Amino acid sequence: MSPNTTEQAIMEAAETLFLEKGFAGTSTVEIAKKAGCNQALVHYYYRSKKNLFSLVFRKKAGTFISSIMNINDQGFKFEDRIRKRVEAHFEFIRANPKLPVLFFNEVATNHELVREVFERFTGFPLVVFSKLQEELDAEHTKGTICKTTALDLIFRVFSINVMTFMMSPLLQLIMKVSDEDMETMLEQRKKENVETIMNSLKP
Amino acid sequence: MSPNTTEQAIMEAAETLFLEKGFAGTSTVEIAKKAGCNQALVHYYYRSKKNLFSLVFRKKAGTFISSIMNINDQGFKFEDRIRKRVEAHFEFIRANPKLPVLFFNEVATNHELVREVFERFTGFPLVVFSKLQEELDAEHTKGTICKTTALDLIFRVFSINVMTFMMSPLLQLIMKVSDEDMETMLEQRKKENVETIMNSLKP
DNA sequence: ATTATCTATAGATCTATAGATAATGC
DNA sequence: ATTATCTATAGATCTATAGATAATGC
Repeated sequence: MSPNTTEQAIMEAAETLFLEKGFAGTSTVEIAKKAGCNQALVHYYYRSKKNLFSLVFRKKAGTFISSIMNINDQGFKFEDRIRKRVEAHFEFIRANPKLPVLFFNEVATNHELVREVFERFTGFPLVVFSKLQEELDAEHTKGTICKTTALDLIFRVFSINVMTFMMSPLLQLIMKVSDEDMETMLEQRKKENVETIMNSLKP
Repeated sequence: MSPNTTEQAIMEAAETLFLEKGFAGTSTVEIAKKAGCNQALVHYYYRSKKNLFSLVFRKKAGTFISSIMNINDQGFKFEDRIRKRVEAHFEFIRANPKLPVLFFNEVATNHELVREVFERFTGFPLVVFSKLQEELDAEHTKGTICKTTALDLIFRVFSINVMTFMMSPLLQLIMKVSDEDMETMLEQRKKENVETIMNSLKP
């Protein structure tokens, strides 16, 4: 966990701070302070604040993609494969709860960066995509699920899981839920989300 | 549309800019420029940038609440009342497509402001809330819908509509959809969202 | 020699206020 | 008189770079 080099320390500090306060809300002075080094080093290693941010964003995008790619669902039947994937997605967001807001911020304001990231990663998701579509078509032919496109299903899973975490600070605020109680609520919400998705696939 | 006073012009400029670039990304210099006045006037009328932002946020929260409160669904049967409300919510976000991201940003970072706004408006939503719960209970007793809590239903409607608009810039980017085509897609998505909600209520 | 780190600083903001001047209301 | 508007500026950032010094690799 603790970084070996100053370069890494800066990257980690940047990740934390950008996720917490966004691009405009974070200064290189702050990043350096958190990394325990001089502010000039931030530019020495990463040239500019913008470049550093873009690296952080790409890195997070990469983690996201691989968390979805590396799900071991070999040998499971269709229903369980879907369950496993929804759960993996849920767990990824649980581990990176502030990522969705940053992501949508960038989608709304920084088209260039988002386009670039998507072009860079486009090869991988397309495989996931068409593989999923094949599975859905096969199951639909068997009559076990309704007709669905992969895009729609992914959209639904993404929506429900992401929304769970974007709303949870608000729920905590309104209902004054403690952090521990929130954990058990999330655990339950995870099951509910899986069930909602499975229900939406019924013939 | 065009503001009568400088005070209003500043408020409107602030709304646009805060929604576009967030609190940290917007400067009072920019706001003044857009409002066509001197930067000192921003502070003359609104004291501080933070205070102005908080007024903008509250104003938007108010518009949101009243867009939900002022739905004329008297004399319609249950199913149509729900449809009307989901559509009204959809249309509100269509008119304020950048609000959700700002909202979640604040939820994630500015707990104080969000708490304050919620305490201020808490009376209204509670009425909406318990009225909806009564309707749901009555329909469930009649056997026309499944058992649901008002919170869950509101959560679902909010999620699906908000997500539609937060994702649409991304869809546009990936699929290279033109602005006109996006309009027709949204029109269709609106119907789909309504149907998804209605389906989720089936017994 | 090369790489990492620091100090110092230029130059560009940005927020907020003080104080002068112009416009308006009585 | 009061209110609205402007100019000017203090004081605090902030990004990025130049140039000095320390640490490391050969």
